[in-house]
Amino acid sequence: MIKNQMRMTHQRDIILREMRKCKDHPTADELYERIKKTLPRISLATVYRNLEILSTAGLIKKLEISGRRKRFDGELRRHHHVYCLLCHRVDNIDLGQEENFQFLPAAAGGYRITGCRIEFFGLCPDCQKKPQGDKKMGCKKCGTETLNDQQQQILKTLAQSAAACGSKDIAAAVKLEPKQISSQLTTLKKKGYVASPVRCKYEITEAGKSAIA
Amino acid sequence: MIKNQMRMTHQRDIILREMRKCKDHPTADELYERIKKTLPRISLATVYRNLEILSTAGLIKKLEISGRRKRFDGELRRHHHVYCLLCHRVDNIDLGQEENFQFLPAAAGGYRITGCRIEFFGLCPDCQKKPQGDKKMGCKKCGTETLNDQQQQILKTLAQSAAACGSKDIAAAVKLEPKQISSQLTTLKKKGYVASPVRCKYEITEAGKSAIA
DNA sequence: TTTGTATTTGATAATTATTACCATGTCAAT
DNA sequence: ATTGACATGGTAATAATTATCAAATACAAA
Ligand SMILES: [Mn+2]
Ligand SMILES: [Mn+2]
Ligand SMILES: [Zn+2]
Ligand SMILES: [Zn+2]
Repeated sequence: MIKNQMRMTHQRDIILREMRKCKDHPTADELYERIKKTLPRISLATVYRNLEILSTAGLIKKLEISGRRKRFDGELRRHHHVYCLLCHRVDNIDLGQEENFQFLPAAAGGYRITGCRIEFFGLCPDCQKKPQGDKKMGCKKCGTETLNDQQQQILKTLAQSAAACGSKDIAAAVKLEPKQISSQLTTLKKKGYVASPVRCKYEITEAGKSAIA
Repeated sequence: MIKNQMRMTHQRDIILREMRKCKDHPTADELYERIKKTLPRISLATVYRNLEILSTAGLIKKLEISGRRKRFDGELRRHHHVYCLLCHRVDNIDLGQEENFQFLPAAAGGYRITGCRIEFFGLCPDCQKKPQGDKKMGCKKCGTETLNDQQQQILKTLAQSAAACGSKDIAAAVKLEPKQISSQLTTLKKKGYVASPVRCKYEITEAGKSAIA
């Protein structure tokens, strides 16, 4: 007879309390690890089930952001989030005066809109310290070519100089063989990143500046 | 010697063209199905790999929203999205004058923020038509108790009446046995959703109104 | 043009995250 | 006490993505 009625079981109660207590945004299995300290025999499936049920009931919030794993939030007050592109950590964010700003899109394309979420992303304090694997790739044919280390060094040196430089000026700043430098300058000139206003003098072009931006 | 340089292979080129051409936001395997028409021998892994590489290179965008599957976007122009909570379809959305509004959070909590995303969610036109499974749950102990169908029907009837109603008035609007009605009214009164200003006359309370809201 | 090699591919295995299943257990209302 | 909806733990299954690897390819340099 009774339908869609939730019972407050011991497990569910502990899960809800834990969610209300914690100030972060745990995934199902992160929460499972915490709950096990109180209920060592609880099943991971129970945690998954209850996080789903509690969020359907509106007692917690589900954050479907930042990639693969769902995260949950015990804080019901309207607020938004930042997350880290590297470690996927999620933090609350304060939007200041915009806090209560409600977007109403001009054209909703027939959707019945029930909510809006504002998300920031970037690097968290910890991940900023990590050595950057510099994963950025480029491609000649797409006009997004990446430059090798030597080329980058040379371009950066030229970018810092107001006047056009000779090979010696560059050699003073970059630890490279003179031959390497002139060879790379030729390449860079061909690519349009460097111009030679006078013979043996080189300066960076606008294209060059954006290539190292 | 060369490092982090992307090659424009035939497969990658076709994938990029397809992404630029299509106006929706395909997942890896949705795109795989489309690409197979051009390259029947391509591997799903190649599609996954290239979507990742192309988005790292900034030639397409990765949408990490709305649950499990990643979606990709060939449109690089700054814009935002709506998605359907039911079928997870994603559409572009026009923010009107807010289009170029850049949020700068007051406190970024030490994050180096590289972007902001504004997402709307709700029900797409198709899913609005689907019969609603009414999955909402409640719980007595949390003050979010759900009501059964009969109780909801009765409450809704009362909500539409200006004056207090008798069983007959309710029976006229709701197809239920008179006994059922009075039984449910008693239950609803006990729960505080219905009041009886005069004997055999019932009206909805404020609590009752919010219970069916 | 030829060559050396970093990069990419297809095929497939492995991993990760989540959901489904099921026998058993609990609770509240008759 | 009986009934039936709701839950649980344990585990299998599914879905989505990533890793591995031998063979093929693209492309900078010679
Ligand atoms: Mn939060
Ligand atoms: Mn889009
Ligand atoms: Zn991080
Ligand atoms: Zn839909």
